[in-house]
Amino acid sequence: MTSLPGTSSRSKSEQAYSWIRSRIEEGIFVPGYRLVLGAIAKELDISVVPVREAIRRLEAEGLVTFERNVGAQVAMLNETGYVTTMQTLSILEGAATMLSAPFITETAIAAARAVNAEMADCLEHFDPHRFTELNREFHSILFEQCPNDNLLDLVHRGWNSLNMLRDSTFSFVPGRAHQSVAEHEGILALIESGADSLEIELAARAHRTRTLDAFTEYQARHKRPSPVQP
Amino acid sequence: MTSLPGTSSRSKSEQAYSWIRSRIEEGIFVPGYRLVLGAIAKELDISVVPVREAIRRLEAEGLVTFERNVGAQVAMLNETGYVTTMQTLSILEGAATMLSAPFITETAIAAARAVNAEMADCLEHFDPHRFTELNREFHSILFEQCPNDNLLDLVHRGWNSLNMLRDSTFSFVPGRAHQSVAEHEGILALIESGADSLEIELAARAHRTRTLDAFTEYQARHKRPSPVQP
DNA sequence: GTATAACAAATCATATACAATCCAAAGGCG
DNA sequence: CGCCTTTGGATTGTATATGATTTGTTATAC
Repeated sequence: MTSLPGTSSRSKSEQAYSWIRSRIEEGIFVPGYRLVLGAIAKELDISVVPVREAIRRLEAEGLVTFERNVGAQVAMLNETGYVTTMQTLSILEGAATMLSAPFITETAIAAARAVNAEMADCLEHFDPHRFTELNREFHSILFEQCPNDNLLDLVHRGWNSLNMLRDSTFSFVPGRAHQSVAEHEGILALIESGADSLEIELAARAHRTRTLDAFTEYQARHKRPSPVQP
Repeated sequence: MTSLPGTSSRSKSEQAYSWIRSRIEEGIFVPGYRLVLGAIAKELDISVVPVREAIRRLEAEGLVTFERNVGAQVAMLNETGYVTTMQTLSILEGAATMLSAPFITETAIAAARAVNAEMADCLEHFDPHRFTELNREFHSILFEQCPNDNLLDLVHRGWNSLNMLRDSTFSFVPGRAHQSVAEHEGILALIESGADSLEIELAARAHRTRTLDAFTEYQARHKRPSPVQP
């Protein structure tokens, strides 16, 4: 045995992949940040080939963009990208919530309520970062039981894209966060009451759509370049 | 100039990517087919590195599966995979049709009708392959105007996955194809009449859902292992 | 006859080396 | 002074070579 068994269990390309990915998710590599193969390889003390492979995988997932002979950079969302992603997410999340609804237990609803309460707290103490985190957790609880893994995967992918815009609810539309918390309660109530599946779907969809509408409206009122990068 | 300008414009990894992909789409590489790096590299007269990269990209798109130190093979859909993909597609296509509807011109509708008529012909002459092709074309016409590129991309991705099961409508559920043609006409009529967007969405969704239901029912009636690979 | 262990072949994984390409800044020319 | 060309440096793209892992096979013991 030349190396520890635990060490060789993860391939180097896997290592590079998760290293880059976590840096992007933690906001250390901000959108537009240039990913230089050689530099990353040297940092991780591996060769460029697995790094390159990792980056191509991240590209396929939409987290980075890649240009031939030029290199890779962390993906940026422009305004239309933001709008389309949000729209797609509204559709996907609506469906995912609808499909999960029959399987959501009372315990899960209680947990979701607790999370939502903590979100309300975040509004008091103004903690946008934690708020976004909890928001994700809230919807995770709702989707957990979705029997369609394929759909869930697409939702997560969409979240990753939006992750580029950290704490978006707070930064873009003042006041929207309060509505959001209220709408969460509405969705929970619908599920609890065993509402029609279409009704649940449309409510969940509208929740996301309204954030988007609020953003668009806010954009229009303050006629200035988009806060998201062009 | 050492090489022709057109030759070097496409990278070798790109070349490998489209080569493998087209083989999969044409059904030459059937689901389960093992993709051996060295063999493909020798066939294309390039080294294994770009081939490897191409395969990882295809993996990220869901067309092939990959296992460390074992290799890659063309992705297979099991029964649950088929069901979830169809379900997801029903949602995505429903939304895409709904979003496109306001932008669909009379010319486009006429074109779609022509395609649908040819589909009916295919039923007479029993040409499943062409039927599937036309089906894709029909829906492409409907989606063409969808303002949400992100959503369209997901639809195409779903189609690619289902491509694993060629001519599925015909092979699985006898008689379903006839219904399908009729439903197409129904969707066109709805769009033409300027129906409510939700109505259009649900109709388009149901079109896909019914194929799935027909499949499930057919499965249940003929109690035998799934025709899709396990 | 079956099961286990050692071995051999095939294949994947990655390091290294070099070629191809792009970008930017410096220099020449109108 | 501004625009075009050139050139150097940096970075990506790919080939080759070698190490690591898996899989299949054969021989031997029970």
